[in-house]
Amino acid sequence: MVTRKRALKAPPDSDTDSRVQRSKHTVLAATYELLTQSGLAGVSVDAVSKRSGVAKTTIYRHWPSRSALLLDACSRMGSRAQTPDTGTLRGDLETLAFHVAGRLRTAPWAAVLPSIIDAAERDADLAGVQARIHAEMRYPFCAVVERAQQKGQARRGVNPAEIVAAVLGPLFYRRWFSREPLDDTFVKAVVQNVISQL
Amino acid sequence: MVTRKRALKAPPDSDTDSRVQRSKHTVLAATYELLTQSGLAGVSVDAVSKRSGVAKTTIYRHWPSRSALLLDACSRMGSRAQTPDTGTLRGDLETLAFHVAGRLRTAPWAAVLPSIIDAAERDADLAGVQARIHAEMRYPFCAVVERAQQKGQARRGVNPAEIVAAVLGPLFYRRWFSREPLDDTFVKAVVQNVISQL
Amino acid sequence: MVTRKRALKAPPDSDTDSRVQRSKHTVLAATYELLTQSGLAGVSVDAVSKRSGVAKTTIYRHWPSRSALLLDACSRMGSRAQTPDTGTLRGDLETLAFHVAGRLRTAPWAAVLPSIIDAAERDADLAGVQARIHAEMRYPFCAVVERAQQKGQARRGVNPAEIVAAVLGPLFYRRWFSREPLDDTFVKAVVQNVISQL
Amino acid sequence: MVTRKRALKAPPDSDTDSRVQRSKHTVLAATYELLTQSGLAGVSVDAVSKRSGVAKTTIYRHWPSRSALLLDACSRMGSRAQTPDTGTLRGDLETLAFHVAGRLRTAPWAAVLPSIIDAAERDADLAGVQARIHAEMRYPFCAVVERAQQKGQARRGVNPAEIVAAVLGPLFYRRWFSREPLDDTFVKAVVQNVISQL
DNA sequence: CAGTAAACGAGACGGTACGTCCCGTCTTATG
DNA sequence: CATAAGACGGGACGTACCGTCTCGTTTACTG
Repeated sequence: MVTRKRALKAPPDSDTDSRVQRSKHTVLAATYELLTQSGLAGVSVDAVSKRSGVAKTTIYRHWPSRSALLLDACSRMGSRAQTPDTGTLRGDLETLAFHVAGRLRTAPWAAVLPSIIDAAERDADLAGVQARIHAEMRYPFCAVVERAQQKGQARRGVNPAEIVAAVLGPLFYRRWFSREPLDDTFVKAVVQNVISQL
Repeated sequence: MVTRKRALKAPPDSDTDSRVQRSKHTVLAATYELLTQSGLAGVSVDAVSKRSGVAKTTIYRHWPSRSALLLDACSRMGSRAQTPDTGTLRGDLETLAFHVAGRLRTAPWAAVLPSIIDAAERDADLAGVQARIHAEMRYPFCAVVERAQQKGQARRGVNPAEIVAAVLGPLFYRRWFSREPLDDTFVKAVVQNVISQL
Repeated sequence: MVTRKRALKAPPDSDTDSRVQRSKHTVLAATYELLTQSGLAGVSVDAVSKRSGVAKTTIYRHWPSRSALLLDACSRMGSRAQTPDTGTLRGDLETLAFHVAGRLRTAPWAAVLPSIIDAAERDADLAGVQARIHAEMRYPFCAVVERAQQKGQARRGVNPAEIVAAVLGPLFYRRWFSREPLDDTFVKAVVQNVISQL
Repeated sequence: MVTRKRALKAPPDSDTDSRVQRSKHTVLAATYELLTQSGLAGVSVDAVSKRSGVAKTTIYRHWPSRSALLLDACSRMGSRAQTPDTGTLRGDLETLAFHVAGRLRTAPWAAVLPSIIDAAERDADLAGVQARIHAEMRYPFCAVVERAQQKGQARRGVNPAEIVAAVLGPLFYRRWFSREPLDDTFVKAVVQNVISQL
């Protein structure tokens, strides 16, 4: 009856334990796999356990809930593109746009982002994740635009955010809404269109 | 006693039966409600039954599975905007863009479409539904652009589909990706930008 | 909305209508069949309807509920044995006992009575039916015993009801509890045993 | 990670698991309760689950079907009376007969046995259960009769099974068929009658 | 280098939903 | 207006997962 509380004295989580590290890594890998194959909905602790071979108990020992695991795995989906410097704004934007288009054409990202966006409508935590992913993706675009503005290659009055919208918007639209192929011609046309306003 | 087989004028499946119509309508309404509140994942047959007051049996009498019900309910989410005629292409596009922005600002649509887009990545049927919704939404945009091209108010060489992408893309991006407010200023700027290329 | 109450003017039930008579008869026959094949539990209005070809609506028109139909059908299961007069009490009892044993060996009765007895434990109406069936069955036994007592062929002090118990009890026991064959030797032994006490 | 197959002392099927034992016991108790209150027909897995507080899933984990659960619960209804030894056959028989009469007067047994007997007419498994219950009940009767025969207190020629029929038959008849009270006088009279033939 | 604390695997449990079957009632339409 | 056809609400069935929790075993750090 005496429900002795875990007398875990000092180390809050023993990250040094090799077993722990192995478990965590295996689980996250399996989660990521599932995520890219079946979207958020396909990630259940059961499924992760089965695929990874790690017992459900162990998973719950390291993440307090399914959401937490999801969060952790999603965090590994950010963009982290380098800010390019080709000399011209058009060149920089095209480089970035091609990069994004490339990711949109391959599985993991394009299949999972809608899941996350959907969930973000109803779940605050995932909305946070989505915001982070979006911020990472947007950052280099803003950077090149602002640099161009400072160098006088673009008008000052334009809000960089709108530029980003004008580039990413049509790309996303093409991938997820109209579902037409995201070919290079289209990407170039989008960039060209944006440049023409600056 | 003699069980004569129906050889009557009335169709064998009784879509005319008022009870059937009532049931179907009630169920679809409840499904739609749930859909807009909790997304695709929140629609379970049990929940629909509870909310609508229609017995689960009856639901399965009219739809063979949860998916079928979902399909049917999603099908009722199309746009059906009228093609406007303000005299200028800018006026027409603004009218349409405001219309879309309006829907994006209110619950049902904006909350559910990501669900559908996500599912469409993995489910052929829902991909079809999504295609239909998209086509309905896109149609008036293409119509006004083509009319303007015929009247010489816009260059002929431009593919209307790209115009649509340039209008809808940023709107969607703003609503679902950057999650910034979709104010009128933004909408007007988007349209202005598009016009400037024609 | 105006739920006009049935304006059934005069004849409480139109037994003269040939359709009604035909329906009632067909339904009761089918009910009896089901009863003897599957016991009380096997008699559902659905099943009766299917087997008889008479629509459920019609059945409910003539019997207010499943129980009522059951009651009616069970009523047709009474014994109605004639009171024999062989000259000796032993002869009379043997005649009656053989008669009962005969019924116990054939399907309808033996298969259904346990159903009724079971239901009688929990349902007052069926308890009534069971009482009637039992009374009909017991009556000739009591009659021959009392006649013998009046003629001085049997002691006066014995309660006829106990005689009946001593005859019917072992027969029923044999059929339903020990499930050994109810052969003539056994029946005779039972009667012989009873006689020896008088 | 390495899923080494159990090669341990502990039995693979965990009947020793305290949770399993608890669940099984709770479920069987609830089943028994329902059985005695509403008969076989009143025992639904849903009802058992509700009353016991054990999840339906868990019930199906331990019994493959409703029937199996029923079987198991019925099996716990046997008699297991001790074989008495009062010195005289009459004393022994009276002891046993009073014991049976006592059970017949109280709820569980008397309410359920007809259910079982009825089902036994159509279901082989339940017929087996019924046979076992009957055998247990009959055994001590046969034992005392045979002992008396060996000690010369009763004629050798009589088949003990017929003695049992002559005792149990009237008792059962009285309880279930004539539904008259099973008072001590009646029980004594039945035994007296049987004794007089030996 | 042994002992102990923890990490772990296995799986029992409560729960929700699924899709099916059948029943008793009620509605509609046909003759 | 008796009837046939069948829609409807309801309840139970048996299954599939899921997230939580309780075991007993094994493994790695520490005294």
